[in-house]
Amino acid sequence: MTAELPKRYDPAELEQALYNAWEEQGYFAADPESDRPAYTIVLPPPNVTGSLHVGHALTAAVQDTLIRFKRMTGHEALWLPGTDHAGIATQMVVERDLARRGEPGREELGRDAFLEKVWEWKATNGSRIQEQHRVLGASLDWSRERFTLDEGFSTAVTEAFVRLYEEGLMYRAERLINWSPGLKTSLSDLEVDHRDSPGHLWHIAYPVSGSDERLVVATTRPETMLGDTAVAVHPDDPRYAHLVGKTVELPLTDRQIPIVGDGILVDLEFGTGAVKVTPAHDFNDFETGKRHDLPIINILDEGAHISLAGPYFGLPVAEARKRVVADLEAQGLVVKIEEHAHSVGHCQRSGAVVEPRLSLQWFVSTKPLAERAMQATRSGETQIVPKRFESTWYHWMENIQDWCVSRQLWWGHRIPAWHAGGQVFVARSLEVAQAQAQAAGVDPSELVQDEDVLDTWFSSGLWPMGTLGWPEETPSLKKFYPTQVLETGHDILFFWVARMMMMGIHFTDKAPFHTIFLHGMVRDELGQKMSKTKENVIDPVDITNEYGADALRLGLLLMAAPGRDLKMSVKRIEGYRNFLTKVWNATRFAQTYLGDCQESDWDAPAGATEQWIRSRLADTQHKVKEAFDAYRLDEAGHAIYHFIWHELCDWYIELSKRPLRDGSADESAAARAALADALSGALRLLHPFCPFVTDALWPALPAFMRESDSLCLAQLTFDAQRNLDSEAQIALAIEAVGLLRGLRGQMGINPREPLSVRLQVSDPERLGQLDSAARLLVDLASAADVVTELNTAEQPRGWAIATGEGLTLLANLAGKVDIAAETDRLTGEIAKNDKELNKCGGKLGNAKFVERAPEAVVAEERRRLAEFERRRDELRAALDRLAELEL
RNA sequence: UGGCGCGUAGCUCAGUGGUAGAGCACUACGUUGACAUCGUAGGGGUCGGCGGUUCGAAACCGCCCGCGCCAACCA
Repeated sequence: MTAELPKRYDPAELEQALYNAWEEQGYFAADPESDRPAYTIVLPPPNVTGSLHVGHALTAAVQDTLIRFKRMTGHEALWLPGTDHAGIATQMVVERDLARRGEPGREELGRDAFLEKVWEWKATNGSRIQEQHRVLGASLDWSRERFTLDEGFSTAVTEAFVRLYEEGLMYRAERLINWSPGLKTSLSDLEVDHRDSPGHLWHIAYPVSGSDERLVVATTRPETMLGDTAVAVHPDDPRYAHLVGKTVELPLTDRQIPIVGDGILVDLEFGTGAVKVTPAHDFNDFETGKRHDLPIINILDEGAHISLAGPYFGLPVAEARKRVVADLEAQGLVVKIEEHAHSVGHCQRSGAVVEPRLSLQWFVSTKPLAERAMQATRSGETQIVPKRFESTWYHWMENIQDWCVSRQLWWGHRIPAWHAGGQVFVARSLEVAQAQAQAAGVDPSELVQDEDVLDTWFSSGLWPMGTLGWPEETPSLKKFYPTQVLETGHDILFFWVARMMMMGIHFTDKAPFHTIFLHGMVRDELGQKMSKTKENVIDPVDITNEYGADALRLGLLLMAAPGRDLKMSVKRIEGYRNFLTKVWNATRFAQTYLGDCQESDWDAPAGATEQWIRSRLADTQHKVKEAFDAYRLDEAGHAIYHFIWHELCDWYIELSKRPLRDGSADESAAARAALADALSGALRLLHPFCPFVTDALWPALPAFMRESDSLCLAQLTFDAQRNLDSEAQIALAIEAVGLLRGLRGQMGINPREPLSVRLQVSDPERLGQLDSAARLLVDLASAADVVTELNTAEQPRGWAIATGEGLTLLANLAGKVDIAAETDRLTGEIAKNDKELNKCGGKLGNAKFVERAPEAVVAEERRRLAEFERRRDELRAALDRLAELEL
């Protein structure tokens, strides 16, 4: 027993110190030599530039709760932390930082000096989010913390690249890719956000060569006409059949371009049925160009300015568009301008409009990888929770395109390819590349390493295996891979989860996790996405300062149904802080009695209430176990919340007060033992959700009940049995208390005023169960004396009546009854009862119901009917007596 | 355009075939023994609409309405 708890629950007071102690004691270090089954989760590595937002907080809360639960149930639990170098994001942050401080920019510094700046930036700013995870109580094994650019992990990245290359799954090709003119780098399809935006459909007349005819094309991007190399019409279109094979004069240029028939590109219904073809600046046109062997004319530079010599040279796209349209109008070639909403790709990071651009990039052949990822989910090697995400999973995997992995950035894993003499040498090191060059007859001294770096998601795709030691067959990799659960927001299912699945299976022949567990997006109180510009960002750090990390965790966990978005409610967090105050105070109450607690107390015979609270705990434990197995942490948390507040605090603690204070030696001993058991069970169950407050309260339990110094390492078990007899008995007692309290409330009788009570049941077998009820009525509802009897007894006059399930309660209100008010009350009760009775009678009056419904359902309905009839009769009789009283 | 999700008390949401629930908010009452960050009691719902399946539907099916998300190559 430690010192008395402070009167007030103050999370700030205890959280920081507890975390430091946990970390110092090494509670969270996972041992690869352990005999216990492994349970591994890798924390989705936050960006090194990141600071904790409420989405991270949810991620951390969910994963920590899973990990702590497993740690307490006999597993070697490993939760592995780390950070992601986040190529584009970090490079942007550092560039902005340099600009703000007036230092030389990236270009001026050059590659090596700039990278040095980034590393410096990381050294000073890169550990904030780790500290914030500590604040949340995350039981991460910090001794294993990794960074995607650290040496070991980089080895894994290189290894993966080289192997893919050797297997023919990594190749270099000139293709049309998504290009961010803002960042001047390629992007993967996923990094492009398509936004619907209002635009126009310009109808432009192209004069047919050697004729007066004009072919009108419709386009949303008139400026790209400068790069047109054909006009396509549908081969079956009678309007244009005679034109196929002819040419048009491309306005504003001196070029003539062919009219081709193309049934794939052209939709007869849309626009004019004639499409200008710009292979260099549109994915569909590019494919069309290949089909018809059209030249490709690139009209844009890497910053999306017109690169074509002539009057438009150097203009940004938007400006060029205006000028081109104006010039076409001047020539009378603009036939029509329609409003037209369409979807425009934007760079996820810079916001710039993405331009398709022809360039030489590295690609991963994803189809074979995706095939195996799908096999894993089909076979059940990996399950997706919630299941409904499977359909989007398969849809995406089935339609996957090759993945452009090279980026024209500096911060990242440089591509392990060296160029010389027009040849490429892909190798694990420069030395090996030199040897390859030598063998190929190329002078090794001329080798120049590829300038590009890899997509950040390429490296994070290796995260579970790479952090555990791959490609080395380390003890950790053997013990902790594959991992059990990959938990993250559903927004990065494809960015990250899909890539880990593809790479993990490809390189290890094992799916990297057994369960993909997806949570939703955290929104603001109005359900809007949080964003800095909207100024609706709720900072989890503010919330932990105000209410404590435990309340934040509990709130997030209970608000989050799997896969569903959740609205952040500070009000609810406050409610959970209040709950934790309740837990705190309940423990303070217990502490005053548990000081005298001894192991021999467990020898005292337990009464019905003691058996009841243990049974309710057992039931709660089973519910929690079941909910965890189904990844319903919200349900598990609600069950615990309900048990602690509405069973332990509302009832058992109230019930235990008399025996604890005034009971016989046996009674008080039994009450202490049950209180200790209930509290111990409650704290253990709650610990995965709220580790701080529970561990702070842990010492309030008798030392012999604590198998470890900290709850972090304590055991959670689920083998306790329920005791249904005691549950039935106490349920009856609770109902009786409710009836008496209800009577007092409805009749305006002071809760403390002693009343004589008669408690009646219709079933003789239940008469024996009324002892607890009698005691509870005295202890909790100020009954002066209680008579228990069968309700066949003559009913006294001047007593108020209340009916419950198989139960009738009479309270002596002689002289205190307002007859008119009581008449109203009884009439109301009768009406309410009649409503149910009629519903019930209606069902039983339906021959088909009696005939076809399961026997048990019919029997239950019959029992209810009898019960409602009994109540009706008793209430009516009471009303009659009242009328007599009035006379 | 397609796919998915949602629509249940004033608010936020649980509830997958058998008596409509929780938290918050609201109303009334209650502070000398764990707790006012509290307690006791209470009011409040044609479960979006229509149709179907069923003895029985908030739940299952179909259609419709409204909202949201994701994927999209109609220039």
